[in-house]
Amino acid sequence: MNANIEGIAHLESTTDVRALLDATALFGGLDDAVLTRLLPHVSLRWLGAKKTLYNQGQPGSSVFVLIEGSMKLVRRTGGAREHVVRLIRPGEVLAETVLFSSNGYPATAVALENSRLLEVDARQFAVSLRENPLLAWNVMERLGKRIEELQAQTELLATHTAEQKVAAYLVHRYRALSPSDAVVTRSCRRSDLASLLALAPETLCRVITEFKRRGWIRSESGRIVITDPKGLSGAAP
Amino acid sequence: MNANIEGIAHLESTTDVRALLDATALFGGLDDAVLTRLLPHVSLRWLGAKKTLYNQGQPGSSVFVLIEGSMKLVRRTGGAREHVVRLIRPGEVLAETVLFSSNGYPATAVALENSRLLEVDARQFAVSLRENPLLAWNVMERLGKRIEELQAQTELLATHTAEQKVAAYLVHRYRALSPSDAVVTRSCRRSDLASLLALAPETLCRVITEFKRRGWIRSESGRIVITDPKGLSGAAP
DNA sequence: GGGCTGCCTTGATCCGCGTCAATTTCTCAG
DNA sequence: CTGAGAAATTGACGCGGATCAAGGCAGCCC
Repeated sequence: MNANIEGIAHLESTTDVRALLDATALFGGLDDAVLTRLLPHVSLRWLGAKKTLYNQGQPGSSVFVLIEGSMKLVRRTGGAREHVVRLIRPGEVLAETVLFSSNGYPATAVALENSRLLEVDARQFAVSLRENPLLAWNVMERLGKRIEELQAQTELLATHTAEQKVAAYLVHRYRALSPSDAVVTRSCRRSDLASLLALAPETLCRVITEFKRRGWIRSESGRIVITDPKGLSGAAP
Repeated sequence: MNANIEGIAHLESTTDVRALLDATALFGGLDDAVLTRLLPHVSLRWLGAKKTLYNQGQPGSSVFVLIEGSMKLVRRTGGAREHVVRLIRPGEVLAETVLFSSNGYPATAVALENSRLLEVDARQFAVSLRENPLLAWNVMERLGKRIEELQAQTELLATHTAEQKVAAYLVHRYRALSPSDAVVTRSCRRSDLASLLALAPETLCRVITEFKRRGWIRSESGRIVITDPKGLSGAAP
């Protein structure tokens, strides 16, 4: 099946890549000239589930935009223990910091399901950045958002009780993902979510069970469905 | 005494402000023309200890650079509890995100001691940013560094044992501040540091006592002096 | 100088959550 | 469909740190 996926990649034409680029928040609305210069240094990649895109510490030569699928960023800290630092959904940018840092990729990126992403050459990106103020502005906005996300994450971890952490996370997801209806799902392994919240998988499981008992959420084919956002908000700090 | 400080402010001349600007990482090395255009929108402010610079949620119209002194950023989360999210030392930038976000200041800024800072009008800053690629590049580098700091903070909070948190924090400070000699100090209230590390003040106190017993650190007029970085590193994760 | 008010420190107690272990459910290859 | 390995769940237990409470120490105003 991965062979199939690899095969499809060759069918993607340059115009498709251009359209995909233009549809991202980062590269949308740019002059045609800028896009045209950047295009030869952008490629579309398929990545099978559980495959690693890049490893922590590798010299980083590309920035990525996730088009489809989902990924996780894992950090191996000093000890043996490894830690999920971020879950990534379509439209989000990976490895932005490679543009400025010389320490290589700050984390390892692993696909949670079959995914499609744009790979942009970092060197050429940096050149375009210096030449095009609008692109630079887009990048700065992106970095600003990233900072806000990290601050939210920081607060989440500082929250001490497990129930508050989980409730806050679910509410956050709920607000971010579904202005449409009252359903929010999650597509990652439970233990990954536990790691992101700095909880033992068993503790996360117990909290989820308790929330189900209270009628705030329910399970649906491995995903979590939020049925009572108000109740959850009440448990968040 | 605050009256005195206010008085001094009036003595600062425009040339001083220009020199201070040029000495910062953010505005250093820019064309004279850019600096000249920005200068009318930059002012030097004194802030007495314990005074609030701005409040969380206020519509943010300025970005600041701390020249002298130290400050803390405090966040009032949903409940009554408030949380120190960042300690700021000279040279660092405050409220960068105001440039991009319309949510106002993300936290409240309070001076820990008498401080001096540059106040830059956000609107004019944004204009200069669009016109000057080098300045934009400086800002992006700054934001990239900020992201790395936040990731480090995230990892710190995910670390579970109190000893590891404190050791990791001290080692981090040690590496960042003193390539010169084996002494690192801290100028904030104990309870502020405890809040930053998401610990109860009592727990922080006990850990510090234990570290002193092991000969890794010692107290000196309310500050902490690191005497054995190797030992501390061993306790960090 | 004396009382006062914060803050740091130390001690005692309790509970949430991490750990270990056993069972069930899910996933996927053959 | 079936079996094997991984992940999710559930239970029992112990420890680390939050909490409550009391005592020491400095700065500050009268």
